[in-house]
Amino acid sequence: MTIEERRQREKEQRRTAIVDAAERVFFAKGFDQATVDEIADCAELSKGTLYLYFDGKDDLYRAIIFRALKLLTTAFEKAIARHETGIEKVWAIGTEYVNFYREHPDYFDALIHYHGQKTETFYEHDPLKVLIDVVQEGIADGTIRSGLDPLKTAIILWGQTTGLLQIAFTMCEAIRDAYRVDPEEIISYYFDLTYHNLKAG
Amino acid sequence: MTIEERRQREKEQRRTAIVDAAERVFFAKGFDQATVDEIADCAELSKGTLYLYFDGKDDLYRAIIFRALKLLTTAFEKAIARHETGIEKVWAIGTEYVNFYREHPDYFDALIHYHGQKTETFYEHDPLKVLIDVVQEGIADGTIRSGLDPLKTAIILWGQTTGLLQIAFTMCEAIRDAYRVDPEEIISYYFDLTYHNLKAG
DNA sequence: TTCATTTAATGACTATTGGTCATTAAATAT
DNA sequence: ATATTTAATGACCAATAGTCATTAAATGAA
Repeated sequence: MTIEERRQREKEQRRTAIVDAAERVFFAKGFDQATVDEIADCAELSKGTLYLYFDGKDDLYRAIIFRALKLLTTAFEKAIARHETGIEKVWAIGTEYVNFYREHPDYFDALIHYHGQKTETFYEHDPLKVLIDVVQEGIADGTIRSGLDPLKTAIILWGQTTGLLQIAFTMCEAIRDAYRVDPEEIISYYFDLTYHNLKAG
Repeated sequence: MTIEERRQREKEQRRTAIVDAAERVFFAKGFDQATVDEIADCAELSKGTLYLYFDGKDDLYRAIIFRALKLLTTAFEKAIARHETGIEKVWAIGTEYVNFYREHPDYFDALIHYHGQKTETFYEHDPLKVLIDVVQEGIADGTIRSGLDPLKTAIILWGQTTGLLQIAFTMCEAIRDAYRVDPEEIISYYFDLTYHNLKAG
């Protein structure tokens, strides 16, 4: 049984090494310009081997998305653990989302640019789930306006924040040039607006 | 001079016919699965001719994005013309955005999935410009909270609304399945929340 | 140790396709 | 009628995603 276990472990390591290589190539060149051959070279494996571990180029990218979601979800969980009230936790998630872009811009862009099949979802690590719990907590502890529907509110917060960060970060220079506004300022303005719209009292 | 004019006109028509064909193929198959050869067949032209009118596959897609932006901007302009106050016009733009998805889901998806070069912008038809003007108008006529920064507010509205519609529409079934909420309800809930956050008094 | 069997890895090969360009056809001017 | 300019063609090339028959390595049995 030890042999079988070791084999499984080695398979997992090889898989991880392939995703590492895919990340380097995809992040350096973008999805279209990256080639499977280059990823194979980078992993010091033949192309055929890559196809033993993954279904193809798309599947390699999906593995990166999975990593990104896991990292983001974990970051959210750590961030909320540092706070007491529901609304503080919601704020912490927002801050952490911005922070995630700063520390992992490639993962952020990958998430933004990824459009999987309509039916496809990554339930295992879902940042939205964390947010839903926290909004519910805030309504329960009275720090978020009662009367708000927690589920709808959380989904709205998630969608709108993602949308704003997307245009703020991907069109950063364009916004500065065209409208003479600092995207950073827009984001903190948004946080204030939203905070006051959520908080109780 | 008449001959030259006619030639120009015919060039324009051919260009339009090519974009029509590109639209049919891209919308039926998606960007990756669509082939330039098929678009050429669909336009009843040789592939070489397509490359006389466009720089390549990306450029064909960009032409569709241009159309989509033009259509959306025009729809916004028509929508605001039917209302008097600033806040009503903001609401009208929101409604029109949803309506745009219903009437032209393919254009909506194309806009959502399109990620051009960082520097690239389509100034000619910019829906955000319309929104900025209208927010300014609402602050001037007192129907939108004074004290709001019109430019930042408009950019925030644009980004967050786009983000919410994106997840609401592209993850429609997933949201319904996972959370048992109707995306339509979420959107109208969002509109109400945002309206009350904007309106004066 | 030796040989058979299972498992893992390879890279030459194929099919597809984005893009090019020398050639042909058509329109226009002389 | 002929020359010249403009438009269109499709055979061709290069790049590359994905396959598969072959080889190599690891494991187990004798």
